[in-house]
Amino acid sequence: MKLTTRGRYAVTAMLDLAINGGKRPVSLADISGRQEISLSYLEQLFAKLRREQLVTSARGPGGGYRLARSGEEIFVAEIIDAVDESVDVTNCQGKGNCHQGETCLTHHLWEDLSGQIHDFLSQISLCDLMEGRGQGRGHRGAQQQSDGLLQTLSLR
Amino acid sequence: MKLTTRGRYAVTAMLDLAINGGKRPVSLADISGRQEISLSYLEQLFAKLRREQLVTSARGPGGGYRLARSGEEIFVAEIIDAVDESVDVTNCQGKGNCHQGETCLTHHLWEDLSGQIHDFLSQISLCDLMEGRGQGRGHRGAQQQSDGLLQTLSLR
DNA sequence: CTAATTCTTGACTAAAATAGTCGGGAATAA
DNA sequence: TTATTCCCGACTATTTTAGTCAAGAATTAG
Repeated sequence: MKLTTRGRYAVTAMLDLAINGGKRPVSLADISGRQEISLSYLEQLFAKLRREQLVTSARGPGGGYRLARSGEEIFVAEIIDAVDESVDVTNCQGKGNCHQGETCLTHHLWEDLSGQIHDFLSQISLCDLMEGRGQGRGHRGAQQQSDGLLQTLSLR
Repeated sequence: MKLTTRGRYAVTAMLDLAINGGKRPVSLADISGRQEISLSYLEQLFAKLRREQLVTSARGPGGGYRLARSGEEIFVAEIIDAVDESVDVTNCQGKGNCHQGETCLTHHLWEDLSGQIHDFLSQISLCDLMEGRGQGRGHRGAQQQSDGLLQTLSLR
């Protein structure tokens, strides 16, 4: 799992689609204008989103993109996976070239964490994000989990 | 919040430190050997980790780095924040140049999600990662949260 | 004291990823 | 039939990542 500006652009664009997509499809030009992302860059991103069947397209005047499913059924992890093809994390995959075991161990631990982040983002749908709008930080699940151990830290 | 290979290197190195750091400090040369990260790159990362007081250093023969606190008290989010200075996400910070409101809205939604990921990683300590070792994916909190809505998706 | 070790710092470089550009299409609705 | 919109590939600039190099300071072991 990686989390870069590219993934942010994709999620932002999909959010825009979820918010502004009613009956009519939404053109990339519109999204480009609202979100200040270059049109050609959006084209690249949406090519991938379409390949992964997260959006459907319609050409011609009045055309554009639609969410392929409802906002409840599209999860952040899917969007990021679609545009951010994952590199493999381990540099010793089955080749047995890390004799001491330590390398494998920490790699595995990282993979584990990475999987957890993925699971986490697999639970947050576009609708979840939109519903939480305004009061910030509000989801079933994510909410009660965050409310636990945080008083000692005061990060951010 | 960003999540790149650089952050992964930092977490990996800190994990190595947590695992291999007993009484004596651990030298970067050791970590470099075990984790296959270049020594000079580690030096850059640890300069930042030290500035953020996540590790302490000792020079001279037998010197190296130690965790500044116990593994229970060092959280993944801190490590990533330390090495990955966060860029600001919004392109209209108070400048009022997004008249339509849409831009602000989706930016805000992304910020919200980003905050949630941050909160999530603020709950996972180095020790948590080490304890979960072997059986994969095992944490209080993260566990029961993942067990909820996932049957419909089957990602990964 | 001396020498080897290790961190510390800064400047520099190579490679990769990111973000964006350009130009030419194909489909389609008005 | 024309304007609109997606579609696609090649290309480029910028930024980030990862790594190199060199000089130096602190400290421990001998």
